[in-house]
Amino acid sequence: MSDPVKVRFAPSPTGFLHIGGVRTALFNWLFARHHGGQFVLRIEDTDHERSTEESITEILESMKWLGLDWDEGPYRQTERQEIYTQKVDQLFKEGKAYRCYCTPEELDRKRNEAQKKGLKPKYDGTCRERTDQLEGSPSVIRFKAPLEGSVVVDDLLRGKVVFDIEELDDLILQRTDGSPTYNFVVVVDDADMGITHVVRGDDHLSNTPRQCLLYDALNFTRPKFAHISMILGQDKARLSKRHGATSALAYREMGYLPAAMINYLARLGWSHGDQEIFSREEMIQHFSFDSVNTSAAVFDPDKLSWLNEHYIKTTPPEELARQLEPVLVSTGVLQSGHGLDASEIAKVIPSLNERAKTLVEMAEKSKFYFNKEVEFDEKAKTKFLTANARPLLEKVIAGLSPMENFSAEEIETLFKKIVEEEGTKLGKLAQPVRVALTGTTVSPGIYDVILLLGREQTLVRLNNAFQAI
RNA sequence: GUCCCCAUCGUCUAGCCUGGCCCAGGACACCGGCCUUUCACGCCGGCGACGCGGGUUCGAAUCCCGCUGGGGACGCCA
Repeated sequence: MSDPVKVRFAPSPTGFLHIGGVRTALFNWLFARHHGGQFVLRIEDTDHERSTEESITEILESMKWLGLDWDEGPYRQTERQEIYTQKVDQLFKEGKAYRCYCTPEELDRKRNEAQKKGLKPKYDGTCRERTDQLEGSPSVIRFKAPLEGSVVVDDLLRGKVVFDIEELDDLILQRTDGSPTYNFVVVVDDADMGITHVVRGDDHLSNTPRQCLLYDALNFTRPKFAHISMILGQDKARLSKRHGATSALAYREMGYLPAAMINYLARLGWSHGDQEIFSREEMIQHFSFDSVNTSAAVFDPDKLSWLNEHYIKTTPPEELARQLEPVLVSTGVLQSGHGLDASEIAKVIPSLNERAKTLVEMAEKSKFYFNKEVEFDEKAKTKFLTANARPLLEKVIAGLSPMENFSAEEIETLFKKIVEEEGTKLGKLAQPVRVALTGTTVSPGIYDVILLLGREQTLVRLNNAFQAI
C-alpha cells in the first residue's frame, strides 16, 4: 500500500474477450486491488474498420461475469479525438512529426524488398526531410524519431531491456483519414489518465521502445511496465480458436464458475508457494509481480475443469443455485418463469455437487428432480425393470408407505431387510428402484433420491414402474 | 531475415535473485489399489523434469558464455 497505483485494461473491441485478455485484465485488477489503487477500463476502438458495438457489449458482459469491476470508464478512444489531434499538432509544431505522402502500396513494396534482402522492413524515411507540401495529396503524420542511441525499457518482470534505436522507424501517428494509431493513443491516454503501471501482454514488449520515445517527445513521464507472458495452446502455438473455446463467455455457457476461471487464470503465471486454491481475497492479499513468471504458459482445460469441480463442491448450495438457475433454463430443464426460488433449487445440489464437472452437467443430472414425468432410458428400462424386479418394488412400496420416520436411516434399514428376505444383493434392489425413480442407471445415492423426491412422488413413480412391468 | 523475450515432470508450478537444506517439492492429467447401491467423490500408492555444451566453484537446477528450441515484434491492427 505504498504509492497510489493506477492501472488499466485496454481491450480492442474487434471480437469477443478471450482467455488471454481476461488474464491480462485479472493481473491488472489484482495489482490494483492489492495496492488499493484504481483500475480503469478503456476500449481501444481506434480501428473503425473492425471495432463493433457487439464486441464492446460482450467485453463488458465478460468482465461483469468474472467480477472484474473497474473504477473508471469504460472510456472509448473514439470519444477522445480532440486530445489526440491536439497532441499531434503539438509534435508537428515542435518539429517532432512530419507529413508523409508515401502510399500504402509503395510502403508495402519497400517492405517486401527489404525483407527479401534480409533487412529489417522498416520505413526508409523518404518524407522525413521533405520541405514541400503536396496540397491535395493524401498524407499521414509520422513521428520523427531519434536516429541513434538506445532505449532502455525498465520492465518490472524482466529488468532492463535494451533496444537499439536503429531497429525502430518513424511510426505513423495519424492516418490519412485523420484518426490516430494505436502506439500514439496508448501513450497519450496512459499519460493523460495518469496510469502508473502498464501491465499488458508480452506481445507489446517490442512496441514499448517506440512508446517510450513518444513519452519523451511529449514530455510525459514514462509509467512502469510489466509485460506478462502469453498463453499458448497445447501445441505451444499462440492460443487461438483452433485450440477450442477461447472466449470468456463460452465458458459461462459451458457451465464454468467465474471463481474457477479466475483461480485458474491467476495460477497461470502467478504462484504463492504450493497453494492452488485461492479465494479472491487471498489472491488480492498475496498478489505481487515478484511471484509472476515470465515464461509462456500452456492453457490446460483439464486443470480448469478440476478447479470448476472444486468450486462446484464447495460453493454453498444456495449461492450455487443462483448460478445454476439460468443454466437450468438454458438447458431446458426448467421453463423460464418456473417460479422456483434459490432455496428450492438448492435442494438438489448436495446430492449432485460431487458428480458434476460443470453447471450444465449438473442441470442435466437434476432432470429427475425437476421433471415430474420420468424420462426412461430404454436400455435401463429393459435391463432392470423386469419381472424379477416386480416383487422387490412391491416390497419397497409396501415398506415406504407406512414408514413413520421417513429418513435415510429408516429407508436403509428397509432396503437391507428386503435384501435379506429375498436373498439378493443391494445392487439388485437399488438399480431397479433407481431406474423407476430417475429413468436411468446413474444417479445420486438411492436413499438421497428417495428423500429428495419425497414419499408421495417416490410412491407415484414406483407404482408407475411396477404397473408398467 | 532482423530485433526482443523465454527455457524445471505431458501440463501449471516451487526452488534460481541471496550457489550446498534438492540424487529437485506440490498440483492437474495418467496408471494401480481401497471404499461402494449406480455414477461419481474421497483416500492411499505409482510413473514422471532441471534442453544441450562449455566455463566459474570444494560444490550449480541455481552464476557466466555459446548452441538449440519455443514464442513475440517488425501494419495507415491493437
